[in-house]
Amino acid sequence: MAQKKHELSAAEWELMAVIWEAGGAVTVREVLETAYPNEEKAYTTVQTLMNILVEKGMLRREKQGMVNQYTPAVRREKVLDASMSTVADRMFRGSFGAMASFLVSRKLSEEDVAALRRLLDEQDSDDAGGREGKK
Amino acid sequence: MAQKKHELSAAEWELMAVIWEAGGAVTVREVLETAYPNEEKAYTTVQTLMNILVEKGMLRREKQGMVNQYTPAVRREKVLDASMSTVADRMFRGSFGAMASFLVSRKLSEEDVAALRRLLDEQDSDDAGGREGKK
DNA sequence: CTCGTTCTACTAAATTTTTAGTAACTATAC
DNA sequence: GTATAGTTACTAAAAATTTAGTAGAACGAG
Repeated sequence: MAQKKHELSAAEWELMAVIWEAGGAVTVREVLETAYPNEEKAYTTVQTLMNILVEKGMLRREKQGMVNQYTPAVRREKVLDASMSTVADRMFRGSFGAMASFLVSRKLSEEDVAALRRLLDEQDSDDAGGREGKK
Repeated sequence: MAQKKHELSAAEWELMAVIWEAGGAVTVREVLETAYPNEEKAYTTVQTLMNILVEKGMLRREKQGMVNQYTPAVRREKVLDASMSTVADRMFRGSFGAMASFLVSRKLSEEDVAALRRLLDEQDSDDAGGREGKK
C-alpha cells in the first residue's frame, strides 16, 4: 500500500489531458503551447505543475540532454476510474447508475442517446460476462 | 449578470447533499449530526461552511428565535447541471456523450445497465422533443 | 568568446479551501 | 438569579492549489 490517493486538481487535469492526447513524451514547452496557446499561464507555472504531477506519480520525467521529457505514468482510464468514483460519491451518493440516469435525462443530445443505445446493444452481444457489478 | 459562477467544493457538496436530502429547513446541529455522526468535524466548521454556502447563494438563512434555519436556495438539479458540465469539461473534453459511454463501459453494473435501457426506451416514447442537443 | 535564448531547479507568494477557536448572547434548570 | 448548555458572529490559522519569479547552466549565432 503506497498509492497515497493522489487526486488530480483542475489545473492538473488540464495538463494531463493534453499529455495523454499527445501520445508520447512531451516537454514543458509543448504542453504550454498546446494547453495555453495565448500565454494564459507562465512557462514556470506549467513546469511547476508538471513536476507536481511527477511527485503524484502521474508522470515520469527523464532528462534528454538538457531538457526534461515527461511521459504518462498512469493510463487515463485508471485516473478516470478514480476521479469518476469521487464525483459519484460527492454528487450521487456513490451511484454510477444515478449519474448515468442524470446524463441521459438532462444532458445527452439525440445523437448522444442514439450512440449510447448502440453501445448498450453491442455491449450485451459481445460481452457475456466480465464486468462486475459495482453496486 | 450577477451569478458569479460559484462552484461547490468537496466539503460543500457533502453538506448540500444532506440538506437537499432533508427536504426542509435545517439547523447547523442537524446537518452536523447527519453528515458527521462521529464528530469528524467541529460544530463551528459546519457552521462556517453553511454560512459560506449562504454567501454563495446556495442556502437561505433565517433566524427562528435564537437559531438559524437554513433552506436550499437552489435546486439540486441546477447545481448538478453546472458541476457535471465542469466535470465533463475537465475530464471528457466537454462531451457528456463520452462521459456516459465511459460509465456504461466501465462502471455500470448489470442492473444499472438494465435500468438505463429502460430509461432510454421510456425516454423516446414519452419525450418526442424537448431536450435540446447540448453537443 | 560573448550575447541572447531556453531550460532547469528552487523558492515563494497569492488564492482558495478546510478547519476550528473565542467571546458574547440566550434559554432554562434549579 | 446563577450556572450550564447551546447558539451565533467573528476571527484566523492550516492546508491545498495556483501562479510565477530568480539564479544559474547550457546551447546556438555571429
